[in-house]
Amino acid sequence: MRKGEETRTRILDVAEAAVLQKGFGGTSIEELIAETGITKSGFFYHFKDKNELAKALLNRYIENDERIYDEIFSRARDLMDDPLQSFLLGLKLLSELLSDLPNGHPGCLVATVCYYERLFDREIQETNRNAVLAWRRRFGRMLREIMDVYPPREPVDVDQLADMVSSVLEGGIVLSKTLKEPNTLAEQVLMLRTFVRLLFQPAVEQPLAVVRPAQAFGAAGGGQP
Amino acid sequence: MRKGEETRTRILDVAEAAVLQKGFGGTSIEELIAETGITKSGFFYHFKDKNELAKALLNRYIENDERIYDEIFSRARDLMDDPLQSFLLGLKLLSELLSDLPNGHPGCLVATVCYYERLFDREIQETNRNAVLAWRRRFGRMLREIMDVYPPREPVDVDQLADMVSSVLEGGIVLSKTLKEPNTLAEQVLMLRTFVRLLFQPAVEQPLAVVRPAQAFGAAGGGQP
DNA sequence: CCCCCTCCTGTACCCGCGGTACAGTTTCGA
DNA sequence: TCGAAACTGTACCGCGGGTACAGGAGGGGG
Repeated sequence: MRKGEETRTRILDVAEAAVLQKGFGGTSIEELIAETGITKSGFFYHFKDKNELAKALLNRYIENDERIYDEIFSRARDLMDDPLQSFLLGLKLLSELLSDLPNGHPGCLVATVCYYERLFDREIQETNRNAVLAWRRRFGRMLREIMDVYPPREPVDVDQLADMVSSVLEGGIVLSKTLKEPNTLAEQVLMLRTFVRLLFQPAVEQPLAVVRPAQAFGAAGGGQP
Repeated sequence: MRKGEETRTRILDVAEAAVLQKGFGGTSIEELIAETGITKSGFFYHFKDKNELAKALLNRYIENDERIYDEIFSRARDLMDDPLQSFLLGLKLLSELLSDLPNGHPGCLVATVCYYERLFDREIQETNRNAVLAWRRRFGRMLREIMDVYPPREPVDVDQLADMVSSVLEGGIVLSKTLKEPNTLAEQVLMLRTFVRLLFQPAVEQPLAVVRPAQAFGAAGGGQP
């Protein structure tokens, strides 16, 4: 039971690395079993076909992805009470995490699936779609909290702004990989951070450190419930 | 001579559509010859192997891509003299072009190659890299012109900002395809446009249409509002 | 008019890979 | 010690990428 899970994980590890470098169509089962040190029969014991492997691979990737965002943004939330500052810190932490990856970001499975769509069944395409929608909800939730406090300088649709986070991440990965410049991705996240700051930070030159105490003071003096 | 070019083009057309939907590894030569109505030998007369097909496909795609950007931004340049307004108009035109695509953007070959890298030779990877660098130079050139006139509200690296355009496009394509929401890509371009406007437009609340006459009036009359 | 070059078609073949089928073996916990 | 889980081994199928030629249509130039 435990042993089976371990082998399965090892196959998924090898497969994930291969698929991110060569796509699903470019990754052969034979090379996976060679690298895992398993036999073909052993492989098909765990996954009945390539589609099932893709399914497991994608689900695991998405779960892990969600876990990472949960960690980063909840840590940012702990450190900063203000929703805007917390989000900005989260983006900072994310960019640091990305620039710490030794060989750059290995690639996003969601994008890989997206560029291979026609050869997967509807279930995988739905899973992929839901992953992107989950990103939209996640970042949208945080952005709505921000907008409750800070009116944006320009009118923006919150879902579109949330999608911008995903766009910059996906696009940044493509750029980083293509250019072979691992840092480009982290820089793009920081550029997005600049956008968010610009969009929500009050028009005064100095950041919140100056503005907020005034607001808080005013509220306290004015008599809140 | 003419006939050969025509067949070659037909193969490339079929191949491009297939590759954008299924990746290189997922596209078989057999399906290409079936759809073009050519024989296997005929195919290999034009392209000695799949790598050569990819090379031709990528080069053609990049050329076409460059042509489109040339057209859009030179038209925007003709209509607007101010570099910022011209760039903003260019992004508007681009987003309109993208939202007019009947079935949404079919996908970017640069991204496809990026997610298939390991199975191509160094030449293709270099071609791909150069395409992204060309985008950086193109948008960088326009952004530099803007920065000569308008100081950005936040300090930004011009190359990173130029890359942001590519990021949002590449990421927007992935989102649009995955979500099966053709409009998402166009919206992302407009969101980027908001960022650029916010970053460079003078701190006054009203946009140029209102601000400019007032400035002109003030300069002529010698008095301040 | 014929020759040659371009642009193919047809045939035959090799091998790697996805996938199936199924029999047999190890390992390990209940 | 029994049985299920987790494999191995072997044999086989058909498709797809790719090679190797041989040959044919069609047109333009000498």
